[in-house]
Amino acid sequence: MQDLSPQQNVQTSIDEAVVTGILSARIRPGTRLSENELASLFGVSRTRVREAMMRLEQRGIVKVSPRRGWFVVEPSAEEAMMVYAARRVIEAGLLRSMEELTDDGRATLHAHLAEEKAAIAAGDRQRLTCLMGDFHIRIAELSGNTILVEILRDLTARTILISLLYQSDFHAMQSHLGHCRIAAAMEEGDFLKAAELSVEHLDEVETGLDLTRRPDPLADLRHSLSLPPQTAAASNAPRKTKP
Amino acid sequence: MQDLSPQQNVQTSIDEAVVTGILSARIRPGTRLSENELASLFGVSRTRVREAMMRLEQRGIVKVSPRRGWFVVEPSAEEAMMVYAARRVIEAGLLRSMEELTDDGRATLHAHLAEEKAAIAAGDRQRLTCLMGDFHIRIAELSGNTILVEILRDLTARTILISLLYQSDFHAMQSHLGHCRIAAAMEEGDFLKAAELSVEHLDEVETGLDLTRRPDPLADLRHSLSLPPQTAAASNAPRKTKP
DNA sequence: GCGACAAATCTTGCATACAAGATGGGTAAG
DNA sequence: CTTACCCATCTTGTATGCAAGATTTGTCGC
Repeated sequence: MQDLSPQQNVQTSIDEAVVTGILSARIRPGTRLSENELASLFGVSRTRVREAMMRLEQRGIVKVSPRRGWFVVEPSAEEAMMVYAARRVIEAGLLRSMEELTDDGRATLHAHLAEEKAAIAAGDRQRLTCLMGDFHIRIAELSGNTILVEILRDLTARTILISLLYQSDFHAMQSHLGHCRIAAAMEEGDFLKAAELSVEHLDEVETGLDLTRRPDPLADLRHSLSLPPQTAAASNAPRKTKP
Repeated sequence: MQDLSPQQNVQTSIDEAVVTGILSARIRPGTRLSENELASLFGVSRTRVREAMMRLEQRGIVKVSPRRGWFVVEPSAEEAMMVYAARRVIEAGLLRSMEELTDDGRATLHAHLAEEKAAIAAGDRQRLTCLMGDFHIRIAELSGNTILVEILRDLTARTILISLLYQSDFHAMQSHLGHCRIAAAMEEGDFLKAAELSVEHLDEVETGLDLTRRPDPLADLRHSLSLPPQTAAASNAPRKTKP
């Protein structure tokens, strides 16, 4: 059953599987994560699944509803605003603290932007979602500060969940252009400008959300039945299910 | 602090106990945290202790050495620099993003600075350590962003561990004055200046460390036997134990 | 006295068992 | 037909048991 470096490989793989699932928008907010199912999927006992869930809960990625189950978080509008505020603070502060862009860094940014462009051309939405978040992580990686990288990775995961909940439609091109502008400022060595552009960019994304809209508890079923997405009017209408 | 149900109270109390122990410098870096001992101390089984350790590990506060035990982290010099860099980025970014100081905020800051002063006068070192870290958390709390508060709380815990490892002596008054200057700038509404002062303050603290000195693996025993603290020469001398 | 080896002991890693609680379906009463 | 209630089922919460490995101690040989 176990082949190579079994412990660590499996240990981190549950966490990673969930996180990458979220980063690529394959796992929706509110998704239920059953301990038993994950345990059999990964061929381990519930103990290790629970440990993974505990870690993910600490990272703000899943929540437990007592005796009911584990669920991927569905950030409230308030939380969503805090996540974006936190990202603005950290990303702008990070850019402002940078002093120069190495050749490697320049190459990394170029490669990433090229990937974004390719994904847009290909219309690969999952890949695009992942890349759009990754751009900001790449910048953090340039700083070499792994602590900030980890923090931003988790915030990015939450950002994607927020998008899935509140974003009416996804302006990939707009985000891509924002990234291009930030990268350009960095190449010029104008990190202050890059920081301001980053704040603008995040503002733009946040403004694109409809945070007045309540998350749709029927989204999964709606999707499964190929019904049209929830309209603003419908979301404000009284619902039978409790909020 | 929180009046939650008994279960959750016990659940979080292990985590909290460890963290507050660190924040008040009662728990030294490298302290071993035995699952069995904690389990009997808290009157629970090892399961819940393990879960707490997993959470604390995710927060960068403890580490597990496989089949050997759980230990409070002993940040390396590199990690220490990353922690300070992260704090500079976040705290400066946070202050820069602030726009006004409410009356409540002003009162909170005043009250805190008064406590610092009192602790200095009383020479209460544990309380002082806690307060010095708390100042920065108070500022984050003023922003109302609980996400950033939590991040900074954990970074502060690590900062204290770093101080215990690398700080030769503790210039409480210097830090206190730094805090006063930051608070003054905030009261003037000059958050940009406050941000710069904050960066300076953290630089000052980081400069006060001796990051070339390796952590002393015998510190605990040395302390218990009332031996004099490790000298720089001794720390560079070859040791029998592996680094 | 000193070093090497081996067993005893202590540690975590992981699985399993059982208990408590929530949910949903079925049934009976109105 | 609707509503209320109860029980079967499924979920997590927690404890416990056993195994694997690391450390330490005790012993033997030199």
